[in-house]
This record gives sequence, C-alpha cells and structure tokens, in this order.
Amino acid sequence: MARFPADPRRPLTLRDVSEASGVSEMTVSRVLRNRGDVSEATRMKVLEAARTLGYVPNKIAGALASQRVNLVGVIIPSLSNLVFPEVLSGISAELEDTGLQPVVGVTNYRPDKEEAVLYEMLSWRPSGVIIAGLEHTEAARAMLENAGVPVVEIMDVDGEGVDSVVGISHRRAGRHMAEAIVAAGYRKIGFLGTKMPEDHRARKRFEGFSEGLAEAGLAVSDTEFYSGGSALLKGREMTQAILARNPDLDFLYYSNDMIGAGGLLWCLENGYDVPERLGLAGFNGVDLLDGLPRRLATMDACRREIGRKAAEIIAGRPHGGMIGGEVIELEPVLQLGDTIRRR
Amino acid sequence: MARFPADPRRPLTLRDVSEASGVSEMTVSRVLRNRGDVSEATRMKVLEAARTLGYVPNKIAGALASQRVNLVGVIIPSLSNLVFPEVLSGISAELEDTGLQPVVGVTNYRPDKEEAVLYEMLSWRPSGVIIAGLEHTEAARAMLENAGVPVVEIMDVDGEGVDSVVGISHRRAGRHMAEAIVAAGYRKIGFLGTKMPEDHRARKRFEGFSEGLAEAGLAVSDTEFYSGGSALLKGREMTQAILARNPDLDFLYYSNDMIGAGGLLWCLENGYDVPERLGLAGFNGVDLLDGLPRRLATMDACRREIGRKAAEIIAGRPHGGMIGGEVIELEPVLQLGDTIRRR
DNA sequence: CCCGTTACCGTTACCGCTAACATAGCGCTT
DNA sequence: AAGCGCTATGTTAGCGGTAACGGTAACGGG
Repeated sequence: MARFPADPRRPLTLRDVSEASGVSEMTVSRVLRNRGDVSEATRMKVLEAARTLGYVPNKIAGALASQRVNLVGVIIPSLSNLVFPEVLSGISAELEDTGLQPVVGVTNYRPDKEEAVLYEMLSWRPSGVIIAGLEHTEAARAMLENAGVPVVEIMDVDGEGVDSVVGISHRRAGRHMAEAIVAAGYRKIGFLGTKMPEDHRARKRFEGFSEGLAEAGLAVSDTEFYSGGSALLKGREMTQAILARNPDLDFLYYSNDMIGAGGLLWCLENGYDVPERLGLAGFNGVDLLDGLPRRLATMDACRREIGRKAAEIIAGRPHGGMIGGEVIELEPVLQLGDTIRRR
Repeated sequence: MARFPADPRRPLTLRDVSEASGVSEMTVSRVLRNRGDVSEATRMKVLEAARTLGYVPNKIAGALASQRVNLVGVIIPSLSNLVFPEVLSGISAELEDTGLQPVVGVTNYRPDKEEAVLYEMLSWRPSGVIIAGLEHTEAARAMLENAGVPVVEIMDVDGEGVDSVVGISHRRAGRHMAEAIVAAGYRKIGFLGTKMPEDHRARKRFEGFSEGLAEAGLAVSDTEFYSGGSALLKGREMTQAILARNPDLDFLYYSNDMIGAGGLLWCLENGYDVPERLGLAGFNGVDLLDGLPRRLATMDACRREIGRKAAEIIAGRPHGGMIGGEVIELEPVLQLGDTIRRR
C-alpha cells in the first residue's frame, strides 16, 4: 500500500514525493506545475505518489523561489454593504481562469485600518492590488506607488489615481439625479445619508447633487444623517423625522438603496402619494429593490462591471510589465422606477 | 537625505535596511519583530532607516524560515448571503489582536470548488482553518484531517466533525419552529426554500421541521423552491404561487428571512390577515427585518457568536498543540415577532 | 586580577521550492 | 564513426528571511 512518511506529524515535502516515486525533486516539481517536458510514464508515477501521500505543495517556498505570487489583494471598506460582495464577485469571475486568486481585506471605512491592511497585503508580495477609492493616507499612497505591481483604484474616478482607475463619477451621478428630479418638477428636496465622513463617494454624490440643484436655482432644503444599525429601519426613522420637521418636502434623495427602501416602505404605509406628492430615489441599483411593492428610482453603480474591469487590468499586465495606468469611467444608468413622476 | 537603493526597481530587502543602518540583517529583523534585546539607540537607527527606505518585510521569506504563518483560512459558501459576512465579522473581531488574519475563500455551495479552495489555502500553510458545514468531499475531508493545524467546522452540529465544531442544530431549529407553529394552532403548513441540494443546513431544517410536524400528526402540505435572482422578489413570487395553488394554507415557513420578507410584503399588500388568517416565519434573524412593516417571526442563527467562538478556538490553540476537538452547540432563540399568533 | 554575568549583536545553517544550467541517452545525418 | 539536435532528467545555487547558537564588551564581586 501507500508508504507513509517516517514521522506522521512532519509535514510532507517534495522530497517525500520524490523518494516515493524514485525521481528527483525537480522532476516532481515539474510534474505538479505542468512545466517543462516530463515523460508520460514518470508523470503518472509522480502524480500517483503525490496523491496517495496526500501531498499539498508549499506555496510559500514556491513563491519565494520563483518570485511569483498568484494572489491579488483586494481592499474594500465593508462586506455588509451588499455593494462590495458584488464587486468581488465580478473580480472573482474575471480572475477565474487566470491562475490568480483574490485575497480580501476590509477596512471598515477607516483610513488607518486601510493602511494597516495594505501593509499586511504588500508584505505577501501580491501580483496586484485592487483598492476601493482614491483617498488614502499619505503612507498608503506611498506604498501603492512603490509596490512595484499594478494597482487599480476602483469605484470612483473623481480624483487623481496612483496607477489605474476604474469606476464611475459619483459627482456626475449626483448631478444627473438632481437634473432628473428638477426636470420632473420637484422643488423642495431633502437629502438622507450616512454620517460617515470617510465615505467619500457618498460625499461626492451629495456635492454633485447640490451643484445640480444649484444650477436650477434650487438647494437641498433639509438633510438627515445616520450611522450604524439596520439601514432599512434607519431609512424609515429618518424619513419620518425629516417629514415631521419639514412636511412640505416633495422629494427625498437617499444616499443608498437600503435606506431608500426603508423610506419607501414607510411612505407607502403612511399613505403618501408616491410619486405625485412625494418623490423618492436611492443609489446603487441593488436587486433587493425588485422585491419592493414599488420600484425605487435609483442609479446603477456598475458594481460587477467595475470588478471585472479591474481584474482584467491586473490579469492583463504582463509579469512585472508596468504599462501606464489607464482610467476607465463607466456610465451609471438612471432608472426612474415608480418613485419619480413622469411627465 | 535618505539613501535610495541602487536599482530603484529592485524590491527592498533586509539587507538594504541593514546597510542603511549599519547593523546586521539579524538585528534589523529583531527590531522589526520586537524580539530579543536591542539597544534603544540601534532600534531607533533601524526604524528610521526602514521608514525612510519604505521597507515592507517579506512575509513569504519570513514564513518559510520561521515555519509560522499568521493566516487563518475561512471557507464559506457565499458572500451575498448576508449571513456569512456576519460570521466573518465575528471572526475578525475575535482575531483582531491575536496577530492572526483571516483569509476568505468562497465556494458558491459547490463541493468541488470547496475542495479546490481548501487545497489552495492549505498550500499557504495557514495556522488554522474555519470551514462552513460538515459535508465535504472525501478528498477535502482527508486534507482537513492531515492539515496538521486546528480545523473548526462551523454553522452546523448535526453530524460528525473532523476536529472542532461550532454551530447550531438546524434539525432541532426546524423542529422547534414546527412545535411553535403547531402550538399556535396552525394546521395547513407550506414550506418555501431554495432549490440547492448542497445547502445541507436548509435541508436539515426542513427535515427537522417535518419531524416536528409529524409528531403532532401533521405534515407539510405544500412546498415551493427557487434558485437565483433577488431573494425578496422570489419570496413574493413563490408566496403568490403557493397560495394560488393552495388557498387554504394557514402558515408559510420560509427557509430564510429574505424570502420570508418578500412573502410578508406580498401578503400585507394583498390584504391577508397576518398572523390570524396566515402565519409566517423565516430563519436567521437578520437585522433587515427590523425595518419591515411587521416583525417576521424568525430564529436567530447566532452568526456573530459562531464566528467568535470559532476564531477563539483557533487563536487559543498553542502553536502546533493539538488538543482534542471540541463541539460547541449554540442555542438559537425563537423570536415570535408579529407573524405568529399568540394565544 | 580573574572570572562569571548580562546585554547586545553577528554567524551559520537552513526553510521548501524553483530558475538556470548541466547532463545523459537516443536517433539521425553526413 | 563522429557529430548534431532532441527530449527527459539531474545538479547547483539561491529566493529573503529566522532559529539557534556564538562571541564580545562592560561591569562587578571575590
């Protein structure tokens, strides 16, 4: 039967497989990586030996020797946001058969955590880094610049990138939504969002939104912010609060679909005439909206597509080849849904 | 000013820092790891040099030399499920200041993918593995057994584990829910769930649920299954379908909260008297439910707690020390909410 | 003055694998 | 028969760190 290693506790190495199959370590290595010519006979012998021993190659040693690591660092602010898992899924799909593997780090929207996560990742010498946003600590930016591997900053194009950038313009997205709202005849507009100062994309949307309104001679009439807790519930609570304070608002713009959905539910329950008396809109285009009683107006953030393109850039770069960074701006699509009146 | 490396493209090594600070590589290594005695003077010199050079240690080399890797592999079926990010957050929180770092792999509920992901992870020789579920391919199970590191299987305790196990009994959870439903006087009961044969936990809940009903002389009257798409929307559609086919059902048990929420919304819109005429229940206890018009009955799956405990086991094991595997069964709490009538 | 301690720092030998370069054997040409 | 070009395999020398051990200066007690 199968020969077992001398010490059952000692982890297996190439040497064990090499001895079990009667060839050199190098040949075993070649077989297991499908590299170089190996005769069919020895190939079978080696594979057989590796399998019965239950050998798992040591990538640490392999990576050190070959100076190649098949990992791509992906740094995102959160996993509970629904948006980022979708980006991730785009990345995974694109990386699927490139031999590359995503490794995820989460920052919780904290710049210092981002810096720490990035440091940790770079210490594993990945083949590339995909990181959300354009705003980083000075140290983080320096690390990205000196990493010596392709870097793709995603989600946002409003700013200066280190290398490549894939995203949408949140500023223009906000402005675009403002224009649609104004065109639909709404005039007293409220904004509801997160309290996070570090969510730069939400901030940029708000800024663009304000600018858009300003061009029509309007301004945001009232705002409401939250942090933590169930977004759906917060959406309800904030909606109630802002309407109690300001009953004559005729439109509510939410910084994400989840609080928008909460607001929508609350408005419907409380007999608001949506979209005639009161219009609503969110942001992201999450598929949860499909299940709501009415379709919330929103704007698709191209999440999967962003992931795909970012991964494509990393995978496309020849080993170590540093082509200049490219900037890919995607176009978010406005979906009016049933919560903005149509003329 | 700072001395730059000879070739600006060549990545920095300990040697560069050592030369820049005039001490041996070993001393630099000691400083950067806070290990062994180093005089305050040289410590400062070294740190200064490392910082101005922008040196980032190479963990690949470090791990190979020290045979220590500060990574914990976490293998889960999906990230879009809302449940797993919560487990992850529990793991991260617990690992926070142990020096350990979670690395996530996603299987999409496919056993072959799980096997591949596990193989890939083990090839990085992590300090531990946390993996969802007790059902694995034969090869995967063998790998887990021979990994030589602590393994924690999470989410489920209904079955035989490889090493440690942390989770709840989904069979008992299903049974418990059945008992509550029967006690509340419901008699014609429908079940709605996913089509995935690989979601063993949903299957076990269903089995336990059926057993629970059987003890009261009842049986599941009708079932409806879905796959893919927006869970909220599917919940609606399935609810409509099952009630159209079987108008006299008086209870609907959903295999997760998301479809349950969709069902609840549909029922409310269509004027069903919930919970008198029709009772509803889901599973998981996601905080999205807080924002619904009515609180869906559910059962908390102890997601964060499972993550915490699993991480605790990994972190608690002394290096290489293989204490026998423990089994921790958590108790899910039934929350009746507003969709099961109370007597 | 010698020797043992202590505090600090350097040397050596790997860790497990792979790039790059030998080398052996073989059939074929000339 | 010598020489060539293959293919299949082996040998050597690291990759960039760290464990383990060794050495040295400074100091104090006997």
